[in-house]
Amino acid sequence: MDDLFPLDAPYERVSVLLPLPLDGAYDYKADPAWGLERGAVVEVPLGRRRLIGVVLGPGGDDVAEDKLRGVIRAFDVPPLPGTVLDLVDWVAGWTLAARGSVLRMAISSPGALEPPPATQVLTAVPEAAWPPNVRMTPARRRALAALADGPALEPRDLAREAGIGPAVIKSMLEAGLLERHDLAPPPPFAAPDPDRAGHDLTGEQAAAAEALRQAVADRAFAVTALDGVTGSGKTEVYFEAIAAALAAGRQALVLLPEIALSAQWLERFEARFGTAPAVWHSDLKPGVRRRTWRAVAEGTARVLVGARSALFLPFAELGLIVVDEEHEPAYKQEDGVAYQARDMAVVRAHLESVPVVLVSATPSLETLENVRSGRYRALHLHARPGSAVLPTVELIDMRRDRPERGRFLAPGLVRAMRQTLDEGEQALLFLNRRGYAPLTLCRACGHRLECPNCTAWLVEHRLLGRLQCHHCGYSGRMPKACPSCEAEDSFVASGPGVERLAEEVLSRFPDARFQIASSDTILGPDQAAEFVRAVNAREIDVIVGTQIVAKGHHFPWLTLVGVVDADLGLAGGDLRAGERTYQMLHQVAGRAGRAERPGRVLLQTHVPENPVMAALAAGDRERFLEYETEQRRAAGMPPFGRLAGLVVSAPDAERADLAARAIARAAPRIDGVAVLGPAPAPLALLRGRHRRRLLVKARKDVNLQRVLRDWLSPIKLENAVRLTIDVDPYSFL
DNA sequence: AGCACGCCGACT
DNA sequence: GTCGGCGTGCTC
Repeated sequence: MDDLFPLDAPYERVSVLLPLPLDGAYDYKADPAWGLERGAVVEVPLGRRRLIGVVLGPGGDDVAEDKLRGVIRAFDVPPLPGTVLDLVDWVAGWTLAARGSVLRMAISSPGALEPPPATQVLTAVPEAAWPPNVRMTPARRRALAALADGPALEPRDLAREAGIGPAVIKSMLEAGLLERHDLAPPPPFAAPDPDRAGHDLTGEQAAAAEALRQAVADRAFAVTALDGVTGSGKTEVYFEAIAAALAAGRQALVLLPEIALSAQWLERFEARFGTAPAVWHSDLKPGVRRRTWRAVAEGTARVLVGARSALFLPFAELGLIVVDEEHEPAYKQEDGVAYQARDMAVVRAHLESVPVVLVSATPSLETLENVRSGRYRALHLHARPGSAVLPTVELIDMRRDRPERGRFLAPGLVRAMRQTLDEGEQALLFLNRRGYAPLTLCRACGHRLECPNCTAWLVEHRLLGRLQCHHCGYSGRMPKACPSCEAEDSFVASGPGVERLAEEVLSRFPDARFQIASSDTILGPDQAAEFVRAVNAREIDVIVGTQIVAKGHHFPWLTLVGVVDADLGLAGGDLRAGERTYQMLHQVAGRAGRAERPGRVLLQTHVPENPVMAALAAGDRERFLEYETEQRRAAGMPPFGRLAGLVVSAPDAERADLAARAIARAAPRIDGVAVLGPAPAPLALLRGRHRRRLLVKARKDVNLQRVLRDWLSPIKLENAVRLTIDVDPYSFL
């Protein structure tokens, strides 16, 4: 089975990094004639498997020659740029992940490396060119007719259209009646045209665009925070930076937090540049993925917009990186290699010596702190004259203005909805909770329906008729009787989800047309586009939505936003809860209103005195930021201190406890480093594994990665016990 | 990450 | 007496 390199041939040793959770590279033999250089993508044997790996350079001499196996083949793709390999090293060093795990993200496009399969098509040979004495049959005639006035066809399509079998096609090829041709590869990505007229820019926008164009022209690393409220023209401004990169013959990368819902962004891009950009996200079809990967590597895709994984693509001549909505928590990858794509975009820009632009209407505290300290430059855009006016924000104190029992909309919000609907306008109820109710319990005995694999309630999804765990994907039927006391029909829902809220809307406003918008009802880009169309065509009066509606779209007829539980984001295991709540509510508020009809936002809260709520109500961003900054500084939290989360997990609680305590005992006693825990993780049981958590808090000047490496690498863990490290965690789950 | 090797329970 | 469970360790 070993189609190995011939043992007696002259060979060179190459060091190959494999996409496995290994830090080191393995050596292989290779034919010197292949000229394998650093970055070359190769296929190698490992055990009885074949893997794709990347050549790091010449091999060492520490592996015995008789252990060496041969490189199977080199892929016909440009070698990965040195900057990508450097990025892999950097990310591995920062996140404490194995280099191979990080490499996986750079070549994680199964099949992306294969040459495009040559599709063959068939054409009819003109009658004049037929060989003498051909036999004509009805089936053959039909095949020729099918090809007579249409395009060339693939064999499969010809068979279907002519109603013939493969045998007929084969015989016609042999008889010289049909010809095979290689289909030209699908058209390359069209080049976006930087010279088309852009939007008219205001003076302020033009100045910002000029500053970005200059940064692109400088061809040097620089970070710019582009900060401006919704409707201030941020996108148009950074489009000019992209245009400058294109004009300079370089590529541009734009990161978006959720590429699937960015139809509007793509339309704007196409309007400016005359063609769509290349797109990259995790569920691209394999063919598109392969084409895109190659086009990026060969430099034929000039602008690529993608989700965070696009950060590791092998751009041939990158000239600019844009991170749109830089504050979005979606940039933080939590599972696998835990990295912050926004921060790693800055690293990549540094490695590439290109500018990077961080764009947001509500910049993260990290970015603002970097601006304050002078590490990043800031460009501010104010609202454009004549653009949508920011909505007014009012708080509804749920302690005074209470909904009736079993209802969730306060009288004040209901009145506002009635008024809005009477005027023929639209209302959005925002509730970041999928399903019918977050908790279902038995009226008879108080038993709560809980996930068998996680410390989490099961959420009833009435539309699907199922119970679901939002953490592990467990799904089951609603039981007939209580699993604990066997009482029948005893379940009651506790608390609202969007489905239950929709029920309340239906009973209060029977004539209103409503739509639930959550990841359960909007399954992909097509449905998202249809949803946006229906809203703008005013086929929907009330939207009941989760955070899926919070971003990207502006609805001109939507003039009322009700935030059903504004406190939701403030609770729970989120270090940046206040910041996130502020950003999300600000963003939801931005969905509403238009020039002549400003929107109105009502926030239902139990803590109107909370500074986040007060700042929102006052429309006072500075006040919120000041408060949040002071909190973080006082607590030594990021960006004023450094954090790492450690999660120890095992199949049973005892082993998890034991290992977590052993790790805590070995903790370093260093000035400026504090180790908290172990404690059961908020999700103490997740996907059937018991979890314990430690939190490492360090002063900003501490080399946290080194501390962690020195501490953790000597610790030998039982095989069943796993330790995951999250440097700069965003959540405590 | 796979995949094999290896050492203890229920089957032909 | 074998088939097979998944704990442990290696893969150039």
